[in-house]
Amino acid sequence: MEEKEISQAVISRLPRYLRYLTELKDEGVERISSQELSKRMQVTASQIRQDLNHFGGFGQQGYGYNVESLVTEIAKILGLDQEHYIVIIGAGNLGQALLNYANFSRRGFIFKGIFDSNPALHGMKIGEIEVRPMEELKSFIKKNNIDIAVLTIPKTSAVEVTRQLVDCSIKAIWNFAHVDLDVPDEVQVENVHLSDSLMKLSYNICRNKKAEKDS
Amino acid sequence: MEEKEISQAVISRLPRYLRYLTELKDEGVERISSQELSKRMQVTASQIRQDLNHFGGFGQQGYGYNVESLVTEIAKILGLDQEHYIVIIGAGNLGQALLNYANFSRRGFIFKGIFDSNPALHGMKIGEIEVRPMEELKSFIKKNNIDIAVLTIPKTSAVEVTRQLVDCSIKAIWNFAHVDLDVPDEVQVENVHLSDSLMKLSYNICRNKKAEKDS
DNA sequence: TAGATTGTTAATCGATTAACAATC
DNA sequence: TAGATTGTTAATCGATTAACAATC
Repeated sequence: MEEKEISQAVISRLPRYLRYLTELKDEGVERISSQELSKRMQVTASQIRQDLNHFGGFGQQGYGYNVESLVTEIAKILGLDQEHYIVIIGAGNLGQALLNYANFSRRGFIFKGIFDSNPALHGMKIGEIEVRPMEELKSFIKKNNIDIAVLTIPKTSAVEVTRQLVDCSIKAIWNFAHVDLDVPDEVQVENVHLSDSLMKLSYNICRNKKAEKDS
Repeated sequence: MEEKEISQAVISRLPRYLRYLTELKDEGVERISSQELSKRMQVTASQIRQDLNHFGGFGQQGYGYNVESLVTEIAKILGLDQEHYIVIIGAGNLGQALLNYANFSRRGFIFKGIFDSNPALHGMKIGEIEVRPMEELKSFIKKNNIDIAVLTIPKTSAVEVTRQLVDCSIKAIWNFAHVDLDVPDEVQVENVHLSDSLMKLSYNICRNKKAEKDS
């Protein structure tokens, strides 16, 4: 259908559209114009129409957009109509937190396994799932059709584990380790660098302090 | 010093510069040119020079940049030369994970307290810190000079808690709840919307699948 | 039909890259 | 001094916004 590559800037906004539209749907709202949505979301109506039109004409002149069908369409674009099988590597606090977060599974993200190099944790149950040794990682991924690997391990081991993941042709890595991973083009990486995020916050606090002083 | 507002695009790149430069420093590298750094980081040398020059001329013609002093400068720009006092609201898995993550404190981010509405958790110790009831939040923030509040609670309570935080003039909110918070301009918000991030990954997996089929 | 609102093209704005004179 | 590399200006590229004709 759509052929020209769509920019990541557009993609990054889709989950937010989906969130607001899902809320509207839950409120029982049937249709919405780009202008009304724009007011709610604090973006321009132009941007909403432009963004959505990358994927096809979901609206109707003089009417607006049907909320329910737009929710369905955006979910489909994001691939949320399919199930994704996931493993977590690193059964520390963060790994456990993600595993226990129920909301992901509502969107088709299914945690199938969790791995750790620490033998003391092996066999321990987190929710329904037990912690496995790293040695089983590769065979587990192949056997269970895993798409996504979550890295919640220190950066030192992240690089080596990534090599293994690439070896068994994982499709995507959700990386919480504080390194940039080097992977082939066909492997998708999404970084969540928490300390980077915190540093941005710190910058903005300081900038604000300075601005106050100056005025 | 610098007067014109610096774009968030630039700020977002600073932590990454800091990371690479710190690595270089640890490797004992004394100086680096924008070109060498550009090769390591996979960004253009032009961008590096442009970015750094927003904050002053840290380099020297014919020489490059001194690694150690650049590390210091960027850290200062990001406000990492100061301590930030933090409270976490929500003592679930994610809250605990963040509290236990030692690397933040190395950068001057000090966790002072953790709060939860669930009485069963009150008094429980996580690391050195015990879980407190929500009723103590406001007075605690004032007494302990807290700058940053971390929200690791469901979105339903996030909105009400944010109101309280604004009331006691918190400086910044690090928001892990899946809502957009409505705060006055002087309060900084940094969102970490994990499910948005996961959806982006999902989109890119699907896009890749499609591209393979087409070729 | 008249009014509303989209889809889409054109204009603007901002961010990135290239180029090069300044200078260590 | 000659070579290297910055700081900075100018050119390019891409993303956002505005405008409006198409159309429900």
